[in-house]
Amino acid sequence: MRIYNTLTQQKEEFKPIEPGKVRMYVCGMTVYDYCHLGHGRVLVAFDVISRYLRHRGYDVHYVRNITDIDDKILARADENGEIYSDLTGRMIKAMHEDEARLGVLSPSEEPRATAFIDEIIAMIHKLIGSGHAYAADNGDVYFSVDSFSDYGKLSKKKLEDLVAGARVGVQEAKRSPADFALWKAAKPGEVSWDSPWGEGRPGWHIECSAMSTKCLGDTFDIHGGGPDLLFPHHENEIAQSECATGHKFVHTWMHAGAIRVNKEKMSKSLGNFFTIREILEKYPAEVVRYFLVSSHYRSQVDYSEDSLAEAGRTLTKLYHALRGITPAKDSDVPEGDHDRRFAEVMDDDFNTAGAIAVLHAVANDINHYRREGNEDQAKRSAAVLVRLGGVLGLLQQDPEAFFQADTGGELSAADIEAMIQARAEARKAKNFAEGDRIRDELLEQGIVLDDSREGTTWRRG
RNA sequence: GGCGCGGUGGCAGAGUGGUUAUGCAGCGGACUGCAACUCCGUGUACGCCGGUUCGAUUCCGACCCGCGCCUCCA
Repeated sequence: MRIYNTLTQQKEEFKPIEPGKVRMYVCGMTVYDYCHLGHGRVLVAFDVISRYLRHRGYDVHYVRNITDIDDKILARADENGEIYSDLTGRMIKAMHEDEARLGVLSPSEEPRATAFIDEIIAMIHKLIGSGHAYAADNGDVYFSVDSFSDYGKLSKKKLEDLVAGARVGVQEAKRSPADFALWKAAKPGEVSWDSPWGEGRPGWHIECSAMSTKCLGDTFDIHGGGPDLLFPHHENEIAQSECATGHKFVHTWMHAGAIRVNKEKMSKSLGNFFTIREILEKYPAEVVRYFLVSSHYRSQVDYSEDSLAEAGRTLTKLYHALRGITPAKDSDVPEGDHDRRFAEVMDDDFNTAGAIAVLHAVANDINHYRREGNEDQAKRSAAVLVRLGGVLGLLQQDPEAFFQADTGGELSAADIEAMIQARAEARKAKNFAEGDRIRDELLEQGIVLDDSREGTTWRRG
């Protein structure tokens, strides 16, 4: 299996540190607002990655943290006039709802920064002791980037450039403009924790170093996150962790691609972001997931109404293949060519676009077999489709549930069934005009009818 | 300015030194009372210029264009 490593800028043969086991850490959310589609992309990308690693037989220990203390959280809580922990509690709950709807499985562990203050302080203490960090006069503690000769190895940045490019008005207390805070002194009235350097709270970067080291050890296999975390966050994590432990921090660095909206990066600073829950009001969750999975995790994707609509049509087609048949028992269907092809493309840096092409090939088989009246083979292929779809977190619903999911239309399922019944009677009496009228009426409500030998089924289009 | 990524058919999106991506949309046909679904068939492609090669969309170099990071951001 080959994985693209941001650190070496190439695909590398993946060799876990401990055979059969994968230790993976992904930077999660800072919980001061609802998750947006960019978060969704990271969530889904690493969900697929962990699912596939498990499918490949690895014992995956997947840690994804929650940053539940930071400047933005305090600012927002202040704005809302609430205690910061009430805000983070609400947002964590919302995040878990969004994840569940997108079919993202829970990570093995979900550490929160505020529960790791002791470990954070211990790590900072160690860094000061070894001369990699210093307590400044203002109560902050900074990491000294000059003390780490490898600084910049992930982002390929040169320290001189960073220092030269630093904004004017940098913190006076810093020895070098590129130094970053490990511990921030508390401002009056702010929530804080006691430390050897006075009351304060951890900086953002040190949290991840402390949590990942505590949960996964000094060195682990995969560290992932969003594209904009590469610098400075991940660069800083490397500096902190490698200086604190004396060991290599991470073998493989993985970064997801950015989501764009109208040719612009979707970001909080641009204010052009869509929250996951906003999008889920308009599209079924699995369609959103299909959209995200249908392009490679490292590529940039454009969010648009059209692309979601297309994803919906395509997923509908796949579910049509599964409609009305009971898949064979998974264990009765040994791995075949499609399984092998699927593994081949996924082994190549998780090529989900290629994997979806395999799904379509399997769906094609099912439709062929059904046309030939070969129910048995159709059921076996259906088992393969559900099996492979499951690795991508797709096609796990009952097809009727997918087709008939209530999207807030005016008609209930019972109303629709009644109209279909009326139409069937009209058609039986050769009153096609009336039958078509009913069909058109349903179509106006977004209900599409599919006739087959066995009768008429419907879906919300 | 520094560092990095990318330019594939109407659109989305994989991949490859010589041979089918796949999907959506379109077109023709089969099925259907008519449709939908499904099936069969079908067209349009690799930014530009050089180089390497028997042969390059695929490798190398220049160029043009787009994008990301360099500042809180997934």
